[in-house]
Amino acid sequence: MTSRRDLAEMLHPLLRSLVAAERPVLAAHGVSMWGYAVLGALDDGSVRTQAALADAIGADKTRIIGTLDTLQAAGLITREPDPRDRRARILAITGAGREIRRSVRAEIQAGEERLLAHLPEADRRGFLRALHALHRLARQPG
Amino acid sequence: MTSRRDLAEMLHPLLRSLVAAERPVLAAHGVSMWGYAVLGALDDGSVRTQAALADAIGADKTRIIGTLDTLQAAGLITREPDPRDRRARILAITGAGREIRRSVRAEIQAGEERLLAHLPEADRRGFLRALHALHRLARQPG
DNA sequence: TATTGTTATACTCTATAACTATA
DNA sequence: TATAGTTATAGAGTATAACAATA
Repeated sequence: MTSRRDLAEMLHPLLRSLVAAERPVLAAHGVSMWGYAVLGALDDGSVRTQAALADAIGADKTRIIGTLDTLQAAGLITREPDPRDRRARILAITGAGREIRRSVRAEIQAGEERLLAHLPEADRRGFLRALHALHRLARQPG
Repeated sequence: MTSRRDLAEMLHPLLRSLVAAERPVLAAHGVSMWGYAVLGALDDGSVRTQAALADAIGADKTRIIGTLDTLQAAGLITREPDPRDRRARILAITGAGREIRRSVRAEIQAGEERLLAHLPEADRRGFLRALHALHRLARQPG
């Protein structure tokens, strides 16, 4: 019988504080939270269509449209019709988009490292390993 | 230069999946998520007034009122005027409230343990230790 | 004048359904 | 008929401001 706090009870304020720390960084580079998520998925990944992108970042397909409009207008992504299926649109990150993504990411992770520096090295490593594993598990159905 | 994912990027879907797992448990016992948080704070803690309660669970004072109404109507908490300061109301959990809180908590943590069982023992322990520490840090101003 | 609890209002986010153009 | 993207609408959740009672 454990007498610890519930995981969600601890994760919720932690996530809130991380998001609050990200906000000024994102604002300084002129991208929204979802915009940053989109740039990350396009920079890292094999995602090419909007439906696949929405699924990759855990968003509804209807919700990312405004974000894509903004990113495209700012020249951070391209969105071209797929010649092989003219219903679909092929997304790609531009050089400028990649640049912004890398700057934002570096600043965000630098802030995270300052937070993680409070932990003993062993716990810090275990935490990151466990988090990667749980993240993979949580994204599976079931 | 780390090449890991952002913390928030991993924490967000994990929290979502934990919350989704809690939902049917809470529904089966007839309490809302915020109701469960309130019962937890009152059962554990030294919180007595509504303002202190709101602060303890990270909610706005205007947001918990409907929750308190529901809990009181269900006989899970009491809410009496403070004779020493008639503006304030003294909150307390009832026996029935404590009973429900313990059942829900046991079920939620049992589900969490099933998830954590996927991790190597050392990472699991480091994860929980780190999470407790980060939770405390995140609740501090700064 | 400040504070506790309350109510009312507005704003943001998200989910759902319906539409278009292609297939 | 089914699918990719889009638009419109409604709902939930949240924040802000204003209020009554008490200090």
